[in-house]
Amino acid sequence: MEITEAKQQFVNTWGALGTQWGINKTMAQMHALLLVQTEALTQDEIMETLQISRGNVNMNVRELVSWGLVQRQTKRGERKEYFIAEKDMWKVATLIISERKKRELDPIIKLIGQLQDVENTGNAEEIKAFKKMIKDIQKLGSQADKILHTITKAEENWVGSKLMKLIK
Amino acid sequence: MEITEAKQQFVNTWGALGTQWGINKTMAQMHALLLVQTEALTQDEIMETLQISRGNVNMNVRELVSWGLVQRQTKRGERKEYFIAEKDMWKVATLIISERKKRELDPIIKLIGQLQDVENTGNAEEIKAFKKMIKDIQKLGSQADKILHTITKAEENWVGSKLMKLIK
DNA sequence: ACGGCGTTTCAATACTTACTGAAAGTTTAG
DNA sequence: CTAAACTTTCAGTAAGTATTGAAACGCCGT
Repeated sequence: MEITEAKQQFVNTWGALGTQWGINKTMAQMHALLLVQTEALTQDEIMETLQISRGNVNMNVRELVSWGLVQRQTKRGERKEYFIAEKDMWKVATLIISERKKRELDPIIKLIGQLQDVENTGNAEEIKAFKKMIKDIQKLGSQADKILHTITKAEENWVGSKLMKLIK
Repeated sequence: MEITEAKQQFVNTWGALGTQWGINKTMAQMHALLLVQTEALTQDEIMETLQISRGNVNMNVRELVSWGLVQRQTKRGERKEYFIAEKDMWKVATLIISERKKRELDPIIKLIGQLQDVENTGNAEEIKAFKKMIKDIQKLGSQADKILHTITKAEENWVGSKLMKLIK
């Protein structure tokens, strides 16, 4: 396969996959594009390449920056802003994991916290079952929380050695 | 808080959260409802409780069954089908993890596989960078794959003891 | 303090996804 | 075989999300 073709396929497929995992197509495509690009790109170059509007680029670039996946750059003497993606894939992975933890796990933990204390009035069996469920979810949630926290704070090497040794 | 109120809040919030992590509101609400319900429910009871149409219940119940989160039950002498949720939260968690792995990680691994062999024609630096990126993603992907596979196949206790000990 | 260059915002619109409800299908009992 | 009881399908519609494009904004050099 030719490099240009490979890059194009990467951008397109990454975009399509994006929708599978809850982020919008454009954001995923832009991320992919910036990943395969050695040099930083301007808004206009992104618009041009992906054939999307200025507003769309602006919105999604801000989102990518807020995830920490992309950085703004200004070249001295130029007023234009350039965008460049974090290329260290381990960092990319941990950024994505912690962002998703924030969106997906933390709210569950919060909810469960609120449902802790249920009065003991009513069907005893029913209450017992409910409390057990809440407790089980809480236990899982806090385990998941610890695991994800550890992974995102860890050195890549820790996962490669210690964790993978346990897994294997 | 009163039990009925707690259950209601659980169903509503779980539904709202569902949309955050890419599954539709109704499916999440139905799952929550069946989780807090000790007894199995019929389509009609679900329709009634969540105020949704028969078609909607049918569609989403099938999805829940396909995830393995809900089972169909028939009571002898009755023609109606009853639905009951898997109550073991560890199983619930592993089912969700493996379903999401299938939807989110496996396609990435597949894509990367396809982009392995890029010809060496063109800018050498560019090709080198691209190949490195692919290789890095592949490494992460296969690590994640192993970790998730191990967790979903593990006993709950293994996570609680061995894994958590490593995590500290 | 004006003009040019670049960025941001946001209402209108297009696109995508979820839901309804009625019709068709299936199963069982008599 | 027919009817009743129940489930499934699916075209039409509603609801929700993403995108556009034009106007407003901000910054800098002169």
